[in-house]
Amino acid sequence: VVVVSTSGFDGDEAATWLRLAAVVELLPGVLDSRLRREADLTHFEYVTLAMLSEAPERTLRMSALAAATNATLPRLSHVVSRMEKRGLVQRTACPSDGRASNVRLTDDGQERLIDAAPGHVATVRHLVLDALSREQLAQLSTIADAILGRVDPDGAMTAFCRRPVEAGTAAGSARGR
Amino acid sequence: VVVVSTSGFDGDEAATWLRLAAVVELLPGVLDSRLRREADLTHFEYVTLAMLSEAPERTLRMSALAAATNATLPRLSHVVSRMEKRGLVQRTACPSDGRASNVRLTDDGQERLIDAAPGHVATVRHLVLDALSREQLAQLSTIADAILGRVDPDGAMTAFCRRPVEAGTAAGSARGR
DNA sequence: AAAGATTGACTGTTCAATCTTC
DNA sequence: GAAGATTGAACAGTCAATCTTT
Repeated sequence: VVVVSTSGFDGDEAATWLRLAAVVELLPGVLDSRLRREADLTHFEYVTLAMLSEAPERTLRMSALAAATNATLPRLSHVVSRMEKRGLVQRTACPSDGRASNVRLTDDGQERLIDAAPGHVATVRHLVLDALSREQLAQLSTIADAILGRVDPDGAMTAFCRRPVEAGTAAGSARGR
Repeated sequence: VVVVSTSGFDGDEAATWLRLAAVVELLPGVLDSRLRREADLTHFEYVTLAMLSEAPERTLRMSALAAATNATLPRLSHVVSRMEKRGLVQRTACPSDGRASNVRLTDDGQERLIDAAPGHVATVRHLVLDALSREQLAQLSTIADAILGRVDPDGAMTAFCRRPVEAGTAAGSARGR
């Protein structure tokens, strides 16, 4: 009698989980190493810059940026400190709330992002999007949303990418089985 | 004109990628923290022990174990060193090849795995499997396999969890678009 | 006292260099 | 010289503790 990784799962479940686990294990590494080579940027740093570039005034509060990037505040704070030293972003005090910090994308940061974007988009396209049919893309979208509903039930971090409300009720509508 | 994270993707692609990226970002953290709390084990350590427990003699070569866990050799080597200090595994010289190392799961390691397994299985079930219908599980399996075909085209690391060959040709059969 | 954020210490990963055996 | 593996330094992430403003 062996208690193995795949015990407690029936055959199909085990195979599916093993594959998803492999994707989750390998994808970040590939994304990171390509971006580091081509733009000296972590994938997380790239996403951070990208979120700032979309914001009004290229500026966001730390907590808003953390939510947009699915990160904890301590993690983001460290990353912002490093990027600030490199001149890619800049911290500024929030005028309306003395406790809060704003982060602004600098011109250098914007340039760096613009340089990195085409290669990164191509990578994502090549690794994920082009591998799937249109139908599979739709399936994946629904599936990923369902998993996010479990991993982050309150939408604390994933508000930005979760499925919009389908009918009637306001934000935070009923979810899940 | 803004070059953003979601530029270069059309609407559906962007939403799908954002969600998949969020899953990939958040899932490992949740898995890790639950396992650490309940069994003082990393998710990667758990998988390592689990793979050893399934092997004959509970023993595997470093390179085989690296392939089974989707890890690089340096990473695995560090992890094995730590677990060896804790008495969960043991290194032994490979009799047939002087360059190779074997790793064996100790009785203590087996016990630890048996203690950890039910909780971990429940976590995976709760976060992923139970969130999806039978049909979605099948879809996810196919989708994850397709992505692995791009992320690790040679199957260097994912031989264990890739879809078995469907027809005729030997291992390394045609794959891709 | 709670919200917003930062810091420091610790753990874990990565990368290049190294060592040994084939 | 290539395969198998290990090592050490640099880097990124996590957690608990802290500080300030509300």
